[in-house]
Amino acid sequence: MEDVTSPRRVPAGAKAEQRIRDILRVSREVFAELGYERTTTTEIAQRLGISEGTVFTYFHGKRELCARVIEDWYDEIIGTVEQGMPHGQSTKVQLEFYVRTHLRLFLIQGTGLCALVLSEGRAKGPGLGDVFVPLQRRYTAPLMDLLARARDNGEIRDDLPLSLLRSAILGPMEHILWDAIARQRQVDIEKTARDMVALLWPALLPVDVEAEKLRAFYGEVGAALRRAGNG
Amino acid sequence: MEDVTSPRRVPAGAKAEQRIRDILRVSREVFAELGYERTTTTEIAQRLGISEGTVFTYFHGKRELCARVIEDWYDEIIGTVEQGMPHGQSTKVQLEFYVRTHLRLFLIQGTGLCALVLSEGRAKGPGLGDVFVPLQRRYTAPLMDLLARARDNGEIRDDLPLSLLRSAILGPMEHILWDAIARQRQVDIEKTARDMVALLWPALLPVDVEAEKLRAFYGEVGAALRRAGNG
Amino acid sequence: MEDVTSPRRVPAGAKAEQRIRDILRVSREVFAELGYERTTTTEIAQRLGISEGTVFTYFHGKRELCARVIEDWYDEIIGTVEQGMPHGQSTKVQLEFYVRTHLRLFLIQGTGLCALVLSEGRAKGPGLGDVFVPLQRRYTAPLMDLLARARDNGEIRDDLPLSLLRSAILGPMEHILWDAIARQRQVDIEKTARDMVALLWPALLPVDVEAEKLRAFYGEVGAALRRAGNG
Amino acid sequence: MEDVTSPRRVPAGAKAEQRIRDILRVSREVFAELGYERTTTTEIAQRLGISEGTVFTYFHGKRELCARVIEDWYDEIIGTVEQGMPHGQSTKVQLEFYVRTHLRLFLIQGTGLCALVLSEGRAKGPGLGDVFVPLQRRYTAPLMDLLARARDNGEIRDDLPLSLLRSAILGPMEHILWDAIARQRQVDIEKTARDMVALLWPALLPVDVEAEKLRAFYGEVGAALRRAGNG
DNA sequence: GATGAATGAGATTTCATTCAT
DNA sequence: AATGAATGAAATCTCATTCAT
Repeated sequence: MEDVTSPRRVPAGAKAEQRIRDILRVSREVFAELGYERTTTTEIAQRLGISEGTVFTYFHGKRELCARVIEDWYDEIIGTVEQGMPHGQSTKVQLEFYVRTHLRLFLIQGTGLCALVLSEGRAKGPGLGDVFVPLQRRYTAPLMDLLARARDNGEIRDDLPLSLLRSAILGPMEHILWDAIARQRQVDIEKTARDMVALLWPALLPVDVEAEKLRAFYGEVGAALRRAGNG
Repeated sequence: MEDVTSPRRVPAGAKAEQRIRDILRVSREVFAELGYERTTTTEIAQRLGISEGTVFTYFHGKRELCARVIEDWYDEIIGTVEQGMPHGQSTKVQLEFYVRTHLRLFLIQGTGLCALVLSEGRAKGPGLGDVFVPLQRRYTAPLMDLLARARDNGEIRDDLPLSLLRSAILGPMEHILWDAIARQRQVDIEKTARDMVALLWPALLPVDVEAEKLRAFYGEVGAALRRAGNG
Repeated sequence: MEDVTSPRRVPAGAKAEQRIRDILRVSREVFAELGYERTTTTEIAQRLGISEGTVFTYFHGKRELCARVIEDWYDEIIGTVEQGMPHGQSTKVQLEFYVRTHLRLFLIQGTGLCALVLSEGRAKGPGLGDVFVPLQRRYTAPLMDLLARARDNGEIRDDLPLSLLRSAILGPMEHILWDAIARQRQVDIEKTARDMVALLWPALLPVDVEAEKLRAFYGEVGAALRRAGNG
Repeated sequence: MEDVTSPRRVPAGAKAEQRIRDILRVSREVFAELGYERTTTTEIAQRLGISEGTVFTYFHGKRELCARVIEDWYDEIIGTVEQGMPHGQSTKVQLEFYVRTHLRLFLIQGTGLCALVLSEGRAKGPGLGDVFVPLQRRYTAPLMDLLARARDNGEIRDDLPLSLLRSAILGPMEHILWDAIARQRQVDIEKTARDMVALLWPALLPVDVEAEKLRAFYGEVGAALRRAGNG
């Protein structure tokens, strides 16, 4: 969509790299706080104590800067998950690790950046959308791998598409975080991670068809009786 | 301190109401597509084939217009759910109705408006935030009621906070929709709703502790054997 | 400057005249309160309980309306002064009448309209300026006549231009009123009129040259002695 | 509630100060010519040959700019008067200096700015009003001091409030200037200043009661005889 | 390489005026 | 004759981006 090759020469060298890191760090803060449109290059430069022009010496513009901020953030998450994942342990433990790690990473600047991705990713026109799709894929890859292996092993159900299972794990996480931010409440990450896996684990297990039918029958009967009792 | 002059009155009457509906319809489209900041009153007016001034004849400003768009959207969802909910039937059927209805309503312009709510609700400053909190509450009320009744009846588990169960239902829905938009794929609403409830239902059921332990034991043993086999 | 002949047919008849009077009355209020630019046709129409369009049925536009408001106001003042002036009595009494009447008329809506005249009269371009010069002349005519007669009679000094005497009478009045408004204080019109004439009367009298010289000599001597005493 | 982002800083330095002076100089011209509302930032920028944005680089908005223009103007007047006042000389000479200086300063752009102060100072709403009151006080202070000292010395009358004397001096000046502008005539400042003091000086002197009565008696008799002669 | 003042495109908003009903 | 919705011109103000120093 956009001209990616730059007519501008970006400085190189150790000092330049430090500059870039600084700009990215502060930009992430500001974008997370204010969103894309409300963020101004002035604000970023002021927080860094540098001039506005300098930002444009290292980045082609606000959009590119924002794209880099999001890429770096994804890279961090992906790196942390890939590196720490306890591959030797049980699927449930790995899942708990995944959930806990995500909750932790998101809670710092996550919702701000998450909202950023949501609103900017959607934008029509020459936007950031193109940047996100591959990132999204890489970002969910560890979870998809984990689920795929577990399904192949028969540990979890195979009667539903994996993408649905993935949504059933990532969705609640985002929802909880969003809720926490909206209500401005603290979240006990350890407990929430444990609870969430406790909740979802039964959903992931293979369906024991006969047991399920029996259970459903009992459930229906019980409910019918109660309704009859109430009526 | 205050303005001494009265503001111009907003037209009333059948034709005016039609106008308002038109403006709201188109504004919803544009806000959903572009988000709050990128939406311009110029764009809205152009799509309607009217002049910019006319928009301001009916709404006091962009913020008010956006607030109305979101309120109306919530009202639609809430109304549809409250009206159609099959109260007489089983919890699972009611849940399926809830999920199906939401997927359907969201899919039209949902994610755009959802992202709008997410990014604008978070915004610092005198914003739309105040509009959202009560709407969010009304919006989740039917689901919370359903879950609360089911828990009191012993139909679903009571070892976890209801808010977690709620997140486990709403979260995946949003995630699925978001994914569908990002990948620009069609969603089979009926099937997805059925699948999602099939997936989540076991998660909601009361934990049959002994059975659970046994199942866990079998699971662990099986996994260990498989790992031994693979290694 | 402007096209005075109207392409629009202004309604005639008793009812129409009442309309015009109503519009002028309310417009005067609003212009006096808010000044020309801050006054809106909407506000005028709303205070009258009529539609905006109706104002334009009777007046070509805001400028014409404002010009008429000012003309009418001047006419009132001029009429009141001309009618009530006690021609038979002494110059001093006539002057007191003039001052008292002006203070009274100005205090009601005067400063507002006065500021209006000041700021709009000055405006370059096709403005109201042309309307004001003849009005200003008519407005000061009674005072100029009074002063001219008194000068011819030898009652007041003839060593200074009449225009200066006129300024010495009208100027303080406006200043007092302006001050009263700025500080939001009540003005005792009777007392202020008496005081002002008491103050200015000696200034208007013919200079008794010898007495004046003597008085100046005494004054200088006294001041010199006092300065010497203070030093 | 508040804005989270810092505003852009206003440039400082020698060149910036020159810019500010230029903008203020031209703004003073335009505000004086057109008044507050009719003045546009576009016009100011065009006369300076700079872009509109630049004006806003140095001033936060039109209101602030206008406030600065008026403050500076007052400061100039006050400074010139305070600095040049011949304190050692007689009250009459000091008064002449005061009048002459004011006429000179006002004649340049005075009436325009005066009308500006008059119409904007009156304005309801969060306006410039607050800026004016202290300025007005400082502006009249030298005159009030002069009058107070002279009254304490017995040089001028003490039977009327000082504020009335002040109005009797400032009022005519403004009136003369206003008249001069309206008729677009030149004013001989030296002569006008001398004439005005010559006119007003008798008004300020203490009333010699007996002489006054006698003079009044003669005046009345003379007038009566003349009227009789004319009739 | 850093600066930061200048720019200019564009956004929201107001309101006198018109004209079909 | 009255209405009042629609208009569109204009005004203030913001900010990403450039470029001379």
